Amino acid sequence: MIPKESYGCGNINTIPSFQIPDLYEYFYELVKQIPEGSISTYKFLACALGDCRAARAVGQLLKGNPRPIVVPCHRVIMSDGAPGGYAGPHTEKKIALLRKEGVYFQDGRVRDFEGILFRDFETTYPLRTLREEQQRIGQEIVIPEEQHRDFKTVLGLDISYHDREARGAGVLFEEDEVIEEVVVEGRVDFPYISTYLSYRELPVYLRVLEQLKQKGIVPELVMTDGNGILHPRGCGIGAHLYHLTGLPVVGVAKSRLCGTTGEFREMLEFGVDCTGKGIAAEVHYDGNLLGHAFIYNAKKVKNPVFVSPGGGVSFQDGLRAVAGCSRFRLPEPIRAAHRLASRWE
DNA sequence: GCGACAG
DNA sequence: ATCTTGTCGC
Repeated sequence: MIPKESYGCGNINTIPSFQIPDLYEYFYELVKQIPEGSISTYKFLACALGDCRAARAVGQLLKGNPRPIVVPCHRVIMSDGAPGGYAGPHTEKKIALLRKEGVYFQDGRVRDFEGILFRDFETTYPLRTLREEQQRIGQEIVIPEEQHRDFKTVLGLDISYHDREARGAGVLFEEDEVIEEVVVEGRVDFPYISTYLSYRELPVYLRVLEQLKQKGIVPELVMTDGNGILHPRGCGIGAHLYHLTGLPVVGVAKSRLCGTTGEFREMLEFGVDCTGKGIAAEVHYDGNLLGHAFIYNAKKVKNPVFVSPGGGVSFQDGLRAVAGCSRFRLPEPIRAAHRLASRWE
């Protein structure tokens, strides 16, 4: 792993986890291994990627197959033998293609399912490798005790997409003023897979930070659109970013990835001095406090955001920073980054 | 009926 | 995230 002091200085391809081959292409090569006359399932492909729970992501990847037939996505069916979808409503087309290959359906299920099921994928299980890396990083992160720290400059990060084309944005706030904006564009080589978000978006974020560094700017606090340590392996995108850069990071997610939320209380009762700014509830996972569900204005807003430190900042200081720069449901730096990233031309 | 998983 | 009509609620 690159040293913390040199964030953004090196080629991201020198980071071990980013040497993983283009996962889109890797996946399509897996699909090409299914021989004519055989079928496989979304779940077996997910297992071949290295995470059996990523079956949904497999469905999304097949949906985006750029080379139908060449990449025989029609040979991928559901675990119960049902055909599953094909190019939208064209399940009939899928059935016809399979019939031509000698695969037949009976009562809506593939006949001799077990007999023609292909499961011997040649694979290195890339997601397993990444999961192990996340586990390692998550274990290393220690969240400091409250320091009553105020952050003069806060950087909001976000990305928008057109398929694999990404537009990443960083907006730096000082007090309530925008003092710097950075945009980077590029192509991502990792799909969205829940719990692996950082492998898709971190390369873009690192380029934003590098741009800022070249301008002599180092933010005091970074806010990511996604969790900090509130993650099954303690390694959400904010935590991973902290690990790579050493910058204080607080993660803000719009929906719950994991954990259970307790009772909402006035923030003052948490010892977080944000009277009138909102309410919060602890989020626990595996018996550990990993973050807070936070509602900025309970009168107006119903859904909480999920705030968790990535590292370099305490739970309370991170929460207070988010509350302090919130005017609507999401903190202003993230809203601004979201708007900037969405401005394609 | 289970599980329901950031962007 | 992105694609998007009609619907719900302050």
